[in-house]
Parts: sequence; structure tokens; C-alpha cells
Amino acid sequence: MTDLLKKNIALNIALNDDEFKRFIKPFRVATVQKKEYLLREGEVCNFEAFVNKGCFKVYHLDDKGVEQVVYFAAENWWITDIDSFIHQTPSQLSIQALENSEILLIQKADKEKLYEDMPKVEKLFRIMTQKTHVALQRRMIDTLSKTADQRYLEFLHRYPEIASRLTNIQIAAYLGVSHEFVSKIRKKLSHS
Amino acid sequence: MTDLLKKNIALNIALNDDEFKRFIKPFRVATVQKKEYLLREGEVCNFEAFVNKGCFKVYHLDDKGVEQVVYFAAENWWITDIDSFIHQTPSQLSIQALENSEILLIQKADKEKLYEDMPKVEKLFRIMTQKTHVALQRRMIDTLSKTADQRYLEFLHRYPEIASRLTNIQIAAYLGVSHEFVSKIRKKLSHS
DNA sequence: CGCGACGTTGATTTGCCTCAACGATTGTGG
DNA sequence: CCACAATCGTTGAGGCAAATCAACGTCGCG
Repeated sequence: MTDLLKKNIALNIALNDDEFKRFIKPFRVATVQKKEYLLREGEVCNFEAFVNKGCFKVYHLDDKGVEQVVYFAAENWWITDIDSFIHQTPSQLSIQALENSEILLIQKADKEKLYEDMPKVEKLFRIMTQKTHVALQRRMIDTLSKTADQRYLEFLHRYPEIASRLTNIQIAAYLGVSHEFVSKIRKKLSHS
Repeated sequence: MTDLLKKNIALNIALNDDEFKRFIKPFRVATVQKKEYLLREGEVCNFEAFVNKGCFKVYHLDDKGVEQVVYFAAENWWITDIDSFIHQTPSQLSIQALENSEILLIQKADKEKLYEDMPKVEKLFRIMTQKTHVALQRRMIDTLSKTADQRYLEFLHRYPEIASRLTNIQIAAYLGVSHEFVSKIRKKLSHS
């Protein structure tokens, strides 16, 4: 149940068995059905979660009702609306399951207790946030400088195992283009 | 010399005078002339810096030689290439002074010593990275969903004191549009 | 003064959107 | 298990946002 999380953490810091036990204690397992929401726009996000199984989209709706996907989270990813979580303000994002999923949930208060009790955890989340930030910075540069064709290929290449589980519509909402145009990109790429 | 930094830190954590003294010790003052580089693409970034005076751009050059500005940093901002800094790999970014500037520099090794000696510093930089990440996430959403006109206005509104010190060309490189188009946006906005 | 960086404007082109129609696939209730 | 609805994918026509290219005026600075 917690093996995947243990491996995930080991990528960033070393915890012995006892430390991991203390770390894992405040987490609760939850199952989420496809199309269910973990968070809806306007709610305050008071959790962080690790995806054990399944897939989620974290997205924003603009004034016209168009979706922008901030990120997808499949196995081995963490999900939260970091803005709402930190400031405890109403979320501008929604989080929805794209498949029947299983997650490990921790509440904000419990996470802060972990920070206090285990300095290593402070370090762990600092490193995780830094890595996420680096990835977003790269995506920002790509979005500013590359065409939709290039970004589509880039996305397939970087997240092949996630991309294969997504619809064109979902990928389009990540790239910031219409799904019709994604369809045309695929056609162009297929015979070339 | 270090007053601005002291205030900057106080926004995120509380340090007493002794703690601040220990914190500030590894920092060195440096002056950087306009157009000088703090970091060039391909170099490894082994510093982090706090801007006391002046202004910098952190940017990437794409294959065609077009600039994308990742962010501007004026007084009270921190600068580093976080990717290169963390992984100690060649930087894909450059950092250049846009004005004669003064900064407080800390080397990577010294920063890591601070993390070890002062757990509060670990927390400080975790919070700072989180805030930066939230801002970048918002910018990502805007870039995906809004027109250049809207993003131009948004930029002026969010960073008025920085925007007024920048050329059209620099703002264009931040928005991801041509500088000619920024000129046309300004014209349109001026008589409306 | 003269040069280089910046800003403006117009003509043309291109990337991508919008709308609409239709086929394919998936899901669901009877 | 099938029928039918809903969702998804494809394709085309037309339009708009923004790029590109080119020309020219302005400003600051060595």
C-alpha cells in the first residue's frame, strides 16, 4: 500500500524504517472514482495527496469556460493546489479523477506537525517543490517559444505513459490549443 | 547594506538578531555593471543572490536566437538558475544586469551549510520556492488562456515599478510576443 | 556628429481558432 | 446484451491574432 510512496521519497532523502513509519502515520488511504472531484474551484484545499493508482487532472476554468490543465498526476505524483493549500484561500483550480484511483491523503495540520517533528520532511518537500518548479519553468519557456506541433511532440516524449491514457481533448487543454487543432497535428505527423 | 534582505526574510520567517547575523555571514556584496552577466548559458550556476539595487533579466535563447525572459528581478528579488544550481549541470539560462546593480551573493556550499546549521533556513527557502512556484503557475495559466493584450495589461498591473524600467523589447520577451506587436498593443490601448 | 539601440507603422503571411458537420467509440440503462 | 446517447475524433471553410519583413523616425551616447 505504501511501497510506491516509500520509493518516491527515497529519490529525495533517506529515511530509515522507523522514520518512514512516523512519516506515513498521518496518511490515510482513499479511493476516488473516475470523474469524482478531489477539489472544486472555490473550496479551500486542506490536503496533499500521493497517487498510488489512477490519474488526475489539475485544471483551471477561464472566464469563457475553457479548461487549462496545470498538470496531470498519475502514479507516483503528488497533487494539491499549492496556492490554496499554503494560504488557505479559495482555490482557483479543480482536481478531478480521470480514472478510478487510489491515493494517500494527508491533512494540512498533520503535514505541519510532520515539519516540526521531522526536519528531514521539511527538506523533502523543499526539494520536491524545487523539482516541480524546474519542470514548470521549462514548460513556460516551451510555451513561449515553440509551436503547438513541437509542444505536442515534447509532451508525448516527456510523459509517454500518461499521454497514452489521455484523450485529445485533455492533451489540448494542457497544450493550450483547441482539440481540433491537436487532431490536425496528429494527422500531419502521421504521414511524414 | 543588509536591511532590505532582513525585511525580505521577515516576510517569511522570524529571525532574532543573532540568528540573522549567522544567516548573513556567508553573503558577499557585489556590484554588477549594466550589461554584465552574472551567468551565461552553459556555465554551472553555483550561487544564489539577493538584489539590493538595480535590475536583472533571467532568460533563455531558443534555437532561432529569440529570447524568452523567465523573470525579471529588481530590488528585493532573488536570482539563480534553480535547475543548474540544484543539479550542478550546465545552465540553459543567462542572467544579465539591465542596470548598474548591487547584490548579496551566497555560494552553494555555504547555503548548504546554512541549511544544516539553521533548520529555519530550510523552511525559509521552502516557503520562498513555494511562493515563486505559485506565481509561475498563475503566469502559466494566463499564458495558455489569455491574449497578448490581456497579458500586457496584467504585467503592467502586477509589476508596475519594474515595467516602467523596461524597454518594449524586454517586455515582449517576457510575454512571448514580438516587440512590434507590443508596440501595436500600446497604440491600440492609448486611444481607447 | 554619427552610430547603434529602440520604437512605430504598414503589408503580407502563418498558426491557430471557431463553427459546423459527420463518423467512430464508449458507456449505460432497459 | 443490445440500443441509443454521450463523448470523442476527424475534416473542411473561413476568420482572427500575432509573426515576419521592411522601411523609417527618434533618441541617447561615445
